[in-house]
Parts: sequence; structure tokens; C-alpha cells
Amino acid sequence: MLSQPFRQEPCATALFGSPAVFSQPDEDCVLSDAMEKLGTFISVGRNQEIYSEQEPAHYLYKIVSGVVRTCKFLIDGRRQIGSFHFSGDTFGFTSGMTHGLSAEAVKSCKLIAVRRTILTAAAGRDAELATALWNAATEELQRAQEHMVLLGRTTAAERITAFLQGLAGGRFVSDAFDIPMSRQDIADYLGLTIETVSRTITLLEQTGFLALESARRLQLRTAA
Amino acid sequence: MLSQPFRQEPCATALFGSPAVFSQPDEDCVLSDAMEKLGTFISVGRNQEIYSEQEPAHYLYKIVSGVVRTCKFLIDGRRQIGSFHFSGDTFGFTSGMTHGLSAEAVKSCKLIAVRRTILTAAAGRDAELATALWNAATEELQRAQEHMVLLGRTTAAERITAFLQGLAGGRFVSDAFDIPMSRQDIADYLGLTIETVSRTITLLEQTGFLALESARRLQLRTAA
DNA sequence: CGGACAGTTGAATCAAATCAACAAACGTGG
DNA sequence: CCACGTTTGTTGATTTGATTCAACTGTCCG
Repeated sequence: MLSQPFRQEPCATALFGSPAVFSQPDEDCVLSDAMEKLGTFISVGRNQEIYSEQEPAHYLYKIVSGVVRTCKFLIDGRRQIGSFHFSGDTFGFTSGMTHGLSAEAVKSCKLIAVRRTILTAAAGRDAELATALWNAATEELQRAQEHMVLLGRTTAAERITAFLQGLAGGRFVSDAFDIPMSRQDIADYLGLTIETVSRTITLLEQTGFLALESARRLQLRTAA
Repeated sequence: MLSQPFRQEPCATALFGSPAVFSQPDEDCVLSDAMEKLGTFISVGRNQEIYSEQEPAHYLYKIVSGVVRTCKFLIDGRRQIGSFHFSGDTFGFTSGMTHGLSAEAVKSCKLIAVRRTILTAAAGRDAELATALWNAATEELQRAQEHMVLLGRTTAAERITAFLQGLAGGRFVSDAFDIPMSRQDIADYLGLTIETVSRTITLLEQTGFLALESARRLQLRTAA
């Protein structure tokens, strides 16, 4: 199973030492297979909530198709998107009984939902599955850690560049691709405002770093 | 086992919905006990490196005493501290074969190091330990997710406030406590500069939010 | 066609960074 | 114990990258 988007090419800007900004292709399918076997199928529409912050965490989810964002809100409405998830990804990892983030469909999604109790029970009988679960959690942790660097220590242009390269994944340069999320989603993911996102993309286009086919579709050029 | 620092009181500013900014007291000691049994004892001096980014990840560590920071560097030297760890904490979780962050002693530390292979083998035989490992990883993930909100969507004053409240933990107001890390460490943790950290602390002192006993020791007041 | 979003662009403002100087604390050795 | 250099922290003046406020354009869809 090759999850199409979000594989990271050797970073063009050479800013980062480590390669993977987003989720990688799922090498051991132990977890995936288990979820398909144990889970039930659900559909959610665009912008529909899958679960919300503070809600008891009964399920883990695997994405069959679509895109999901997980996010946190401050009381005054400020929003931080923690991660985007794509086909093949598993999300919903939580410590404790309740979700720390909410999850929403960026566009309509087909999901497989597995009860945590069932999955952990299966993991108790299957050491390989237990390891796969642990790996999935640490991979998500690693992505979060990389994202912290982006949020804490980089400029708007660097964030947008890294984000788009992550989206483009292993694609060849000059292959155009779709941006499934809105500018507001990108802004809330990168810790910026919509205006800055828009301006910076325009700037990168003028620099020749990318070419916009439409607002939601573009291609990257190698040149810095 | 009560790890002294870093328990979160109900957030005074009511900014955040969720309680735990940092590590909580270790409720199930399964992991801790296993590590003590399987691990070897090591000492590291102040600012000494425990492991570095990209290095093969052979060990997990439990802190007996001292404070550890984990961090990532950009090629031009910019640094982001991902987390601070205190007595009782376990750190060194990694997906894949190599560490994604480096770890350094903020002040001299006594650690217990356990080979990953040994720990995962033990987890294969002990479902309870496997669960404990998974929990530890997801707890770290949750802290990372909360930190992303801080880095992406809050002001300098909010970051400093949240950080100091996290450090103070469950202490009573007017109990003074030590700050084990430098201003530079705080800055690199919160995505700020030393100057801004220093200025903001001064500001919070003038506001009456806190009282500085010395640069490395202070007490919080409830009043905003 | 027209209303509602979604995205872009411009001008003014501001929070934090930068550049620079100073002060306080620390450790080391005479 | 004090002198001295070094590190760590504070404060001031200025600059700047990103935000804010505001207007405008493009696009989708009944």
C-alpha cells in the first residue's frame, strides 16, 4: 500500500537534517491489516467532526480515502492544526481516556474505525501487533517533533516551502499536484495567518520556486 | 514515585482546555520497574551529550536525578528544544533505527540506560509492559501536541506563563522553586530569543504575576 | 445572474528580533 | 579572600517580519 501524498524528498533547501516531514509509506502492514480485520467502515463528509477534544477516546481510525486534520483550540478560538493525515494513515492515538485533539475531515473521507479495547486486546495476544502500535505512535511523535522546529524556529517562506515539499512527496519536479486543504488550514498548521500564506506563495511563485495552476493546484520547480 | 517538578495545576489563565503541559507523575510503574531491572546505571555531566541526532538509537533512558533536554538543530545553528525531562521521566523514544533528536544534560544527571532490543523483547513476553511502552510514547506525543499550540498560536507572555506554571507544577502559590535551565534553553524551547524571555519575565514581575528571588529562582502569584 | 466563500493584494501597525551596551553572578587561581 | 576574566542575564534603541484591517477579485453553485 503506497499512501500517495506526503513522502519527503531529500530536502531541497537542505535546511533540515532529517528526511521525513510527514507520514511515510507504511512498511509493516501489521497494524493496517489488523485494523481492516477488526474495524468497521464509516464515511464522513467535508468539514465534519470525527471526534472532538476531551471526548472519550474509544476508537482508532485508518484512512481508506480522504484527508483528515487533527487540531486543538484555545478558548478564544485560536486554532493549531497538529497534523494532516492521508490515505493509509492511522490516527487517533491518545494517552489516557480522552482525545487530546479533535479530528475533522478536510474533504469527505472513508475510514475504518477500530475500538481501542479490541485493538489493545489483540496486541496483548500478538507481540508483532504491539510493536506495530508502538511504532505508529513513535512515528507520529517524530513528525510532531519535526513540526515543532518548523513552528518555533523558521520563517514563513521556510514553513511554506517545507509544507509544499511534504505535500508533493516523492513526485518528480514539474508534476503538478492538488492541495486538498484551504489556506486557513495551511495557516493554522504552520502557525501563520491566511494573508501571510497567500503572500508567501505568491512570492515563491515570483521567485520561480513554484508555478500555480490554480489556487488549489501547483507544481514545484527545483530552483531555489 | 512522585517526579517533583512539572505537574500542571488547573491553568490560571484558562487559556488551554487540557491540563498537562509537561510530564505527569508516573502512575503505572511497570515501565519504570522494568527499566530499573533491565538497565545499567550511567552519569553525565552538565551540558554533556547523551545521544545525538542521526545516531543509532540503541538505548532508552530513565532519569534517576537531574534534568535533560532533547533538541533538534537546523544546519545554520538554529535550535529547537523539543522537551525537558525530569526525575522519573523516560526518554529516548524513536521511530526507526536512529534518534530524531539529540539529548543533553541540562545539569549533571544520573540515568538508567536500557537497550531497546532487551526492552522490546521483554515487552514481547509481557503484554502489560508493552502497553506501558505504548502509553509512554503516546504521553510524549500528547505533550508534543500541546507544545505545538504554544509555538504556533500564542504570545511571548502566554508561553512564558505556561512554561513557568508547568515548572512550578502542583506547588502552592508563594512556594519558590528553582529554574534548572538557562534563559537560552527557555528561549529555544519556547521559540523566542533570550532577550524576549528576559524582558517578558521582567514584565510579569512588574505585573505582580511572579517574584524573582534570583535569576534562577522565583515564585508565582495567582493574580494575573 | 447573484450571493457566498475562498483567495489575493495593499497599507498601516505591532510584537518580537536584532544590535548593542551594560550588569550581575560564577569560578578559578593567586 | 579578593582580583579577574568569563559566562549569563538584563535593559535600551532600532528594525523587521508577520499581523491586522480593509478592499478587492475569482470561483463555485443554486
